[in-house]
Amino acid sequence: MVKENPSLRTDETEKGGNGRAARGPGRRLHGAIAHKLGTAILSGQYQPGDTLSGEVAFAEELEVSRSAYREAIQVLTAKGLVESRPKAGTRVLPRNRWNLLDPDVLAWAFAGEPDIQFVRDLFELRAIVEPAAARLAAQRRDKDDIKIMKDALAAMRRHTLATEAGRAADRDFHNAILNATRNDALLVLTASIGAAVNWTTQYKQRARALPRNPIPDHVRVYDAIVAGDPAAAAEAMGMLVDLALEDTASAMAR
Amino acid sequence: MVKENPSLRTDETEKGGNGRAARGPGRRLHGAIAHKLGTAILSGQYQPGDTLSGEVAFAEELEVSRSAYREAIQVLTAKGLVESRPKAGTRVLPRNRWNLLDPDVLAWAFAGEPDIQFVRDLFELRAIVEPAAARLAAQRRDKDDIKIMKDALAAMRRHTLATEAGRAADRDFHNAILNATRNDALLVLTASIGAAVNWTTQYKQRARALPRNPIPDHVRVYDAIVAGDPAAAAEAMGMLVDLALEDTASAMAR
DNA sequence: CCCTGTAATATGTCGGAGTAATTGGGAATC
DNA sequence: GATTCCCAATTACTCCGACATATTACAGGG
Repeated sequence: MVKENPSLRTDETEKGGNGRAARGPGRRLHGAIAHKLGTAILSGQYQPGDTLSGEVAFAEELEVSRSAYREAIQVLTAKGLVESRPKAGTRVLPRNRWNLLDPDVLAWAFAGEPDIQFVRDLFELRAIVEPAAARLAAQRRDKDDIKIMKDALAAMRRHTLATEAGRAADRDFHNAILNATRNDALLVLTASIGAAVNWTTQYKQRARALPRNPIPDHVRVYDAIVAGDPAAAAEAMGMLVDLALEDTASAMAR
Repeated sequence: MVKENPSLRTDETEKGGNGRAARGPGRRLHGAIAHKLGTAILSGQYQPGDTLSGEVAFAEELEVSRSAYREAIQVLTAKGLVESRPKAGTRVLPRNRWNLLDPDVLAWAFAGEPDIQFVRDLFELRAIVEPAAARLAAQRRDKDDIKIMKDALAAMRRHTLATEAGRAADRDFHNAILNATRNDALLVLTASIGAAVNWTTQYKQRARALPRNPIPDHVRVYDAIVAGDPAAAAEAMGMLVDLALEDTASAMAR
């Protein structure tokens, strides 16, 4: 007899459904479980130190097999969210053990209402790293980098940040800067943070607050990098991040 | 009949053995497999785009069950190293998909001979982040932070960096600074990088190059933070990182 | 009161069977 | 001859039930 389960199985895919994050066709079952538990932990539904129900019990509760449940737990373990020990059960680790910069963890953190303090921390980190990245880019960029940035800037002018194409162009622009730094660590870090920070743009739009035209700020950064002026590039990028922070801060305050 | 397998099973624990990273008693089997495959990927033994052997074949080759092998693969997938798709097999992802800042990935990267370029990237990132962290710490530290830093500094004076106690004191000092920033993102990031960078101290010692007394640099940072002088703290920390970079660079060049 | 040994329990590991999905090639069509 | 569409083989995904192992907790003795 095959179990018909209600929550996150393939059968009830709800393709167009608004049903939150059930499970798309491409996503694996253990991925869906990991997402479910990850968001539950990040949202504080499970607190550090809490011990989850036993494998068998929890797997039955979710109506999945123990294997699928275990693989999901391995994912969470890999990201430092939980720790499993024989006899002791699976416990949620203290927050300082979490890999907060992991792309998935960031996505889970922003799945619900993100913690204001955490958003502030991320912006602070961004305000530290991105200007430095712009400084390096001004020193190391070549013709190809400049061309990509130029194209992205043109695309940003054509579309607005309210459209997906516009946001893609914005991402391309920043990614081009990161590539120009020739620093993989910087690239990975800022790509994660940038993606997370861009989740907040939806809040900005929800608040119908798109007060500022971002083009001039980006042009200043672009000009400085083209000119090979590290100090000016860092300062221009610093302004850009600061302004973005102000926008989202005022938007989230509502 | 129970299989007697040669590579990473519990039976041949070699407790005192020098046998590299076989498998301690506490480590799980799938953790050992993940470590094995992770280091193999990070060392370039498997190149991006390569597709691993099928589950059954590879699991047999490693002489472990498919469950253990799959859980290990889930860990690698969670860290962005590989991607599994039906029919297509499990492929190594391009390097820009790897979570290079994940603590485990960093550990795997430094398990063998670390890539010089990557070490340079990490130091560059550290040179960006740590001075900024010191600046924030100088603004936000309280009495408790200062006390912890003071104790760590005293411990550093008693021991040298050649001893484990000395390195622990060094870690405590830097962690105290990070805690004083009140920024979790900064804390997680720099803790990972700092740990990885400290792996390089073993290279320094292998090269018998401990040319510099680290105490004065640390004292300068400490004094600036105690005085609440952000600019001085950032500058002193910048010097500290630069000097550390020079040391390891000269050590690794040999 | 502390220490030690033993038993209970939950996680870890195993192997096999069945399902689902993607891909690549072959056939049919334009 | 090139293109499109469909089918089938291959592979990962999921499930299941059993056994092994490690850790905790309790009980007994010192």
